[in-house]
Amino acid sequence: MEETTTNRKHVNLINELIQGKELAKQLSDHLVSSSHDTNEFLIEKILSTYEKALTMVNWRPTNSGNMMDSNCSLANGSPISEVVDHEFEHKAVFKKRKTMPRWTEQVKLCSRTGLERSFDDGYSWRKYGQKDILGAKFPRGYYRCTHRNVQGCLATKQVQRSDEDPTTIEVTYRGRHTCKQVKHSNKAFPSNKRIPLEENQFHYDHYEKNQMLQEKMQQTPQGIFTFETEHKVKTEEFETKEDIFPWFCFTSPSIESENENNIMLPETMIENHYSVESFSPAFISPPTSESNLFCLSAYQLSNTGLCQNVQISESDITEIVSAPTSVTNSPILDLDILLHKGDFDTDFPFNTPEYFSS
DNA sequence: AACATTTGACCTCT
DNA sequence: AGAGGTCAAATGTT
Repeated sequence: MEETTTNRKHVNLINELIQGKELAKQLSDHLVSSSHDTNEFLIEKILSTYEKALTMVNWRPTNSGNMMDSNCSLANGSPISEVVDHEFEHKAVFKKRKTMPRWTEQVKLCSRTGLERSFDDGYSWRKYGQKDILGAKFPRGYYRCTHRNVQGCLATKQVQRSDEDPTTIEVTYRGRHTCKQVKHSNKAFPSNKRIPLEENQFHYDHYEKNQMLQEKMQQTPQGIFTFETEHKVKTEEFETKEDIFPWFCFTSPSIESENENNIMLPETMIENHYSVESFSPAFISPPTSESNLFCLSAYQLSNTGLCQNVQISESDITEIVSAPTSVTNSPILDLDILLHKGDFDTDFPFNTPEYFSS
């Protein structure tokens, strides 16, 4: 038993080190030809990989990220007990999170037409806590990546409704996703076309998303109501706005096959594993859309003050809400609920399952 | 049964 | 000491 666990840890360690080596090689290649963002992202991944590997051998990281630490347990080679390990890991979580990239998005839930919705960032989140915040009317919800246990993804987000404007929610993200968000596609779109992940994450996501979009477009009748969303972002510890606002592009089925390689996307989106999945079906162009290629960044969107009006049918919304495609817990609000629910009793009422069951 | 949410307790930071 | 953040047992949902 004990030996099996040790072997597994050993294999994990080797995997982490191999991944680190691979990433370093990629970075080396990119240093010649690619952008600053690409390099930065690769460096981040490499550091993360080595950090994990070092954690596996009971190395103690530092706040500053320096490679040596006065508490380094490897120096004397003495074994650390499980209890200490656990305690150390627990403390490390706090320290590590503190140094993670953090940024805040303010999501305006326009209600002119009676429909509000949260924006779906495309990731699967699990709520792990809720807390009343001093001076805030609404409690703050704490979410972590669903794949944290399986893939060790440390991405978290906090969701809080604005005091001044209850139709605005503030979403604070911490840490980037290191997980492979295959869950969406596996459940919704069993695919026999698999592109290796990691460096091809975007292509993979994009492919899967387009499959979904195509299906949606084929199923969706003409629009019945409209809705709007508006994103604003307060960057706190982030490099560039483009990092925060990934682009999103949708192609219509009619041109998809021909123009598959013609999709406009900035590198930052690809490298940060952002994808069209990062955006909700709210932005799906209807089949009647005049343009066959919808390509716009949320950054541009917020900068220009443009509020997207997208026509989409109520039945489609219901479908989206109940379909396994919304594996993500990120909420999409039912129209009826919005029309009749006047008050918000939690930080994020649409997160609760009862809003989805009808 | 497996997975998600709720919520009180606990931990860390300031 | 108090606020914010996280854990984990209990509970709910699918």
